[in-house]
Amino acid sequence: MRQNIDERTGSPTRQPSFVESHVQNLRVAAHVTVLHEGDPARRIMEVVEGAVMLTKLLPDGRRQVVELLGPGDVFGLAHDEAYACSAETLTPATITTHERNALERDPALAARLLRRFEAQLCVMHSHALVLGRMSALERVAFFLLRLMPDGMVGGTLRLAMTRQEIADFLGLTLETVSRAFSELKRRGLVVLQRADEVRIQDRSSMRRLAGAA
Amino acid sequence: MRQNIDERTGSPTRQPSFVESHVQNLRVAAHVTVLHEGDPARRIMEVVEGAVMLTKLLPDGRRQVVELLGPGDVFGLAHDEAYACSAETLTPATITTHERNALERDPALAARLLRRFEAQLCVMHSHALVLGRMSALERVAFFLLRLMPDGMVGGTLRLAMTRQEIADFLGLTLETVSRAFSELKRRGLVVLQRADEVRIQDRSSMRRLAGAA
DNA sequence: CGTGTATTTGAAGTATGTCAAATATCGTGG
DNA sequence: CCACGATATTTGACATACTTCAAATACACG
Repeated sequence: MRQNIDERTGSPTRQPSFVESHVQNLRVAAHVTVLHEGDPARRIMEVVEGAVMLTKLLPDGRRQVVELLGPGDVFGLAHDEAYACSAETLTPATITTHERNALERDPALAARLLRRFEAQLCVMHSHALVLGRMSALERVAFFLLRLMPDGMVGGTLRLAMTRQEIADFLGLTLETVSRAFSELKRRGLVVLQRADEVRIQDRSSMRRLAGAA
Repeated sequence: MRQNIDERTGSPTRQPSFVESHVQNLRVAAHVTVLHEGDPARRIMEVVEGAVMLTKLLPDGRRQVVELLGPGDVFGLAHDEAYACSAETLTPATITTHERNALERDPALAARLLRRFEAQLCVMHSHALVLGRMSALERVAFFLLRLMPDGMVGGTLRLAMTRQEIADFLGLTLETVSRAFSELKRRGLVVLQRADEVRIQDRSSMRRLAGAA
């Protein structure tokens, strides 16, 4: 069952030792909404471990997963004092949170966030290219390569996302994502042990499809 | 005619006084490519005046305009030591450039960039929602509202972009963009004196279309 | 082992893309 | 200042990739 989390207390997870500090660590289960688009932006957060997705909604309920985050990535960004996105864990996760004004007081934190923002901005630029100009098959190929760094060649990737979540990330429907997986299987580019266990079989063809990744 | 610019000398524009400094100001004409995706990322840049677009290309030539920049915005970001995007002026522009290592030496610069990166990251999140989940008509409405801040109500907006550039920004074709403009005219939401002069007639309907902007 | 959820697959509809032609606009030189 | 050629925009007709709706299968959990 999906659940929310109270930002101040961190319930229902175990609490770290120094509750009233401006640094706070959270241990969160999978499928927990850590913060909500539109809420007053009190804190800025870093993923220490696990995976988090940022989502935005349109008034009629259409959803976009705007960013996928892993260890080191930063979220809880504000536009007009309010969180610009909701954040939900995909896996159990450890998260560090800081008061927003800690940015002025802590130069090491500021420097780290600066580097990370640059990296995340570059990823968003790539994602704009994916969303604006790639076909469904290309998008799914790009998505799988992005989740499967060059290091883990031959390994099997465990997807922590449903077809619906992948679709919302890639700007498609869940049916189109499913068909794209089937097409990649048919062409021999990937093998699926189960719906959420992918192995990339032909990396160079995947690369070509994804237009360099 | 579109032209390139040599990053080091700033030709063919007038040169500022302190050429070998790590800060350098450039005056650039419209339609000049200030830097190229893939080139070694030596400098980081701020728009002082004018408008700049960042673009990415796929191997087969498909293009995405990933970001539109105005005064204060930062570009020249690096992924693996190389520029992640090309940057081209839309209007005559003034640009300040810094050596990349100035980030460590100049805390004021770092603090400014941090704030700006946060803002630009939020804009990219919105843009992902636009590209992933909005219809053509909604995208164009969103685009026009974004260019027409609430302040200048009733004013006429001079578009500095062709239909092709708008299409590449919104993930559409130029024909679809043109049809969307025509549809907005037909519905009485906008008035076009000329193809590149837009006045928003019915702001609330535009807002509704764009799903709050 | 059964029940509910996620995924796959099929058939049909639609928004947007593609190709093509007409019209409008801009810049240039006579 | 006007006329011309070049470029940008609009509009139309048709094609198609993706969506929508629906049903069958696979999978996970109690």
